[in-house]
Amino acid sequence: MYDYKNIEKKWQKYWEDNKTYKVEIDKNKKKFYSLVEFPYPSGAGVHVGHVKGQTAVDIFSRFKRMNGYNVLNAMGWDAFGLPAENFAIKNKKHPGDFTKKNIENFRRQIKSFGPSFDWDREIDTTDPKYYKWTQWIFLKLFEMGLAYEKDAPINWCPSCKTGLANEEVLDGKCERCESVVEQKNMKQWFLKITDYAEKLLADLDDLDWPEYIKTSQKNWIGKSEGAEIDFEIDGFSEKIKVFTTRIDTIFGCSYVVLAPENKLVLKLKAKIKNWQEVQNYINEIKNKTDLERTDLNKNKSGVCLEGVWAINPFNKERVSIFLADYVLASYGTGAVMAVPAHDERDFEFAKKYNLDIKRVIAKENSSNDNNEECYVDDGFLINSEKFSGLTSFQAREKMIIEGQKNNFVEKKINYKLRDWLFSRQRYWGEPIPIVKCSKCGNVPVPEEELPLVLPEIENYEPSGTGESPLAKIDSWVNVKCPKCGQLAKRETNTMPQWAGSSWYFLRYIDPHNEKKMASEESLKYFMPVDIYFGGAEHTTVHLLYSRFWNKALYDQGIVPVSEPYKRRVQHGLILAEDGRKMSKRWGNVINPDDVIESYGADVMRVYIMFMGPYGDTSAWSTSAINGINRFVNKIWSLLEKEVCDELADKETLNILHKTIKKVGEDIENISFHTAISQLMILLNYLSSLEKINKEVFNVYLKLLAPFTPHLSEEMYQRLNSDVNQSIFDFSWPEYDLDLIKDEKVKIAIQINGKLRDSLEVNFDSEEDFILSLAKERELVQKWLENKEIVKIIFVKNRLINIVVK
RNA sequence: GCCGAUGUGGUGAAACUGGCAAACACGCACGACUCAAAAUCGUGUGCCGCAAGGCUUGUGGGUUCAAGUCCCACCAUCGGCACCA
Repeated sequence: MYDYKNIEKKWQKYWEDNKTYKVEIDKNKKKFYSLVEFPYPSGAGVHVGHVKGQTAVDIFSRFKRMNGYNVLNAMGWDAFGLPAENFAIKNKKHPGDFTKKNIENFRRQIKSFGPSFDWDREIDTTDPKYYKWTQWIFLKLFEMGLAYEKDAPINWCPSCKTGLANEEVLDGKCERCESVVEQKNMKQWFLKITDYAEKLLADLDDLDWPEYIKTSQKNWIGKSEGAEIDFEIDGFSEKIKVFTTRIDTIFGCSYVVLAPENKLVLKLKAKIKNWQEVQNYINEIKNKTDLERTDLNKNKSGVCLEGVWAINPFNKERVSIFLADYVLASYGTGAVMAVPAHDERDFEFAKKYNLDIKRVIAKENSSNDNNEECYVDDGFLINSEKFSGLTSFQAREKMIIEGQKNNFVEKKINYKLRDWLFSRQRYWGEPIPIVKCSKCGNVPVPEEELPLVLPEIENYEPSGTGESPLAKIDSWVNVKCPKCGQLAKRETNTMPQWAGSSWYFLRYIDPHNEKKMASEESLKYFMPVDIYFGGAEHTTVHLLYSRFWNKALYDQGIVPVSEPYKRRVQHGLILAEDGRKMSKRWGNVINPDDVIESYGADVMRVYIMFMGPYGDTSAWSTSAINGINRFVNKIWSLLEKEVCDELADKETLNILHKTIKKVGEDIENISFHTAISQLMILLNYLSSLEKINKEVFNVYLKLLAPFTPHLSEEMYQRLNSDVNQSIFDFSWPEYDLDLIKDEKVKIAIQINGKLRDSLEVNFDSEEDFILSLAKERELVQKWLENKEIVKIIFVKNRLINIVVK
């Protein structure tokens, strides 16, 4: 039996002592940067999902390394975050202590399954040496005008008396106390990711990422091209600017809608006859939670501003103005033109309030269109004066040109993407390095004063005013303005958890540099990340934020590439044996420690990779892991065989070289489960042999090595007593295409496309020869009796199909 | 509602460019070893049929000598977004 307990420990110690996986810049070698998302070190310890990603990155890295690349592969901790803070509040302890303990546990667990990380490059986002540079990047963004402050509503829990991050709000309720979350206006920091919307969108095209991630990001950015149209207001100098992508429908506009928050309404107050009603409506909406507003999908509400009218600039028609909650203040201009006949929402609203429904787009190119339904697609214009008869596409172009000429239309692109809310009213995060001076405004903390260290504090409980707990430390808050020297106050909000993870891949490259975020030389050598493994939950947020930071730094000439991640691979979830998500609540969590205890790290690694396609969700199976245990022990038992130096026979070489080819290609394509099945096929073959050629044996161990590093090292040492190097110092075996060619092939004989018989012939045998052999077969003759051969289809080395009548 | 993904044995799944569907495993059955069990090893295992043979990749159609693979329509499941004008 394979003694995994001792052998795995032995090799882990060997790797650590010999710094086997240490990597330095080596310009004689091609670099390869593989990355896996670094974990948040929770109290629960490493999850099998972490094992999946980390094993994958390890297999890939070891494979690349054996192929001669200088591989950078490191691990770290995304350690700021709420669980640590909540723990601190509850236990009156510093969140850092809790975090430190968790990190130690994570490190121990990860090391116990033997990944090839260069541990000298380990990073921790809560370490001031690390977050010094998170703050430094923030200041760069501030300098670039990409970090700014503005009043914005935040999620406010009235019972916990604190602001909440979006991630802490579940179904409109506070995650901790379940009270309904309110919106509260506060001055907040934002990062202007919208400035990069176009680049973030356009550059997706060149990335080797799964199409579904690209689509998701595209949808998230949500580009839409259209126009802004000015509607004059009868009797006022103010105009209503609306945004639309369907200017072609403008002759069907029967009213204009403002978001209830739109300030314009105050200016119209004097002429609004039903002001009381309007005001009530505004208040009603203000008191609605986000939950209620978005949940009211089916029941749109609104109020008409009686006594005022907007004027459609195309036909000078007077239309009513409404306030309605189905228009979002935060998108476009906060106002829309309503075309009930050609927009579902307007249609619904118009029916409810009995408003005009004018049809201006017809499906077919004919003037009559009696359709009573709402028609939202493009078509041909009708009832649109001189534009009638045009297609929607043509009309949009012409109308925009005409509108531009007359100064009431502007071309406009809008994005769904919003600026990134960057401040949190929390303790356990990077302090935002800004001093607020009544004279100078927001002043950056001078670079030489970084890191601005998170101060020690007595009580982590939020203050209740919506401010961060840092606001309570007068000695920290009160400082002199770095610019004018007068008394000023520090910004007391901290950064969100996303900050540290938005650039950690840059720090791995040069983690101990005290003068720079990373040296130019090292960035130039190692960037970009060649392959990035991770989970599907980061499809939009983390991947988008970190692309944005990288692009901003690229524009400053700090990083050498505009896109950080060349290739992205995401893994599917591992469910519990019962098919549900693993959760403490169900008591169905698989702890990697237990798996390693009963089977060893190599079995766990291979099992997790063999569960199914890497990107698919699959359920844990105790009996299936037993099968892998058998596999690993069967490999071990090869050592009992006689090893010889006699030349291996053709059959052996054939299957061996097929395996070299397939395993290499499968790893490259992230098809680990089929690579493993090929390794099983070769094992079954080797096990059936009387004796094994030593070279063949060695090649097999190398092919196994990325998957079962401990086992392969041990067996390699035992087999080659003269070698005292790691198997990973040797190169990946090469295959010979000539040896892969089969000498004999099985040819299927089909009659009318149905399999009737088969033949074994020499490779590359010709059609005539095979046909004559086939005709002699009894099984074939039976089907050819009294039939006329119409056609012969021959595919070399595969099949012959005889078509008869 | 929109977008995306996926549908193949009892289960996880495989199948290169259209070319012998079910590789490799799990499970199950039988056998060997054992007083017995576990472990291990061996044999078998898509479905119907005694057999010849027939049927089979979510459903229905189509293209083709040949379709899991291509085209059209539909159904189901999962995931994401969700009043973005």
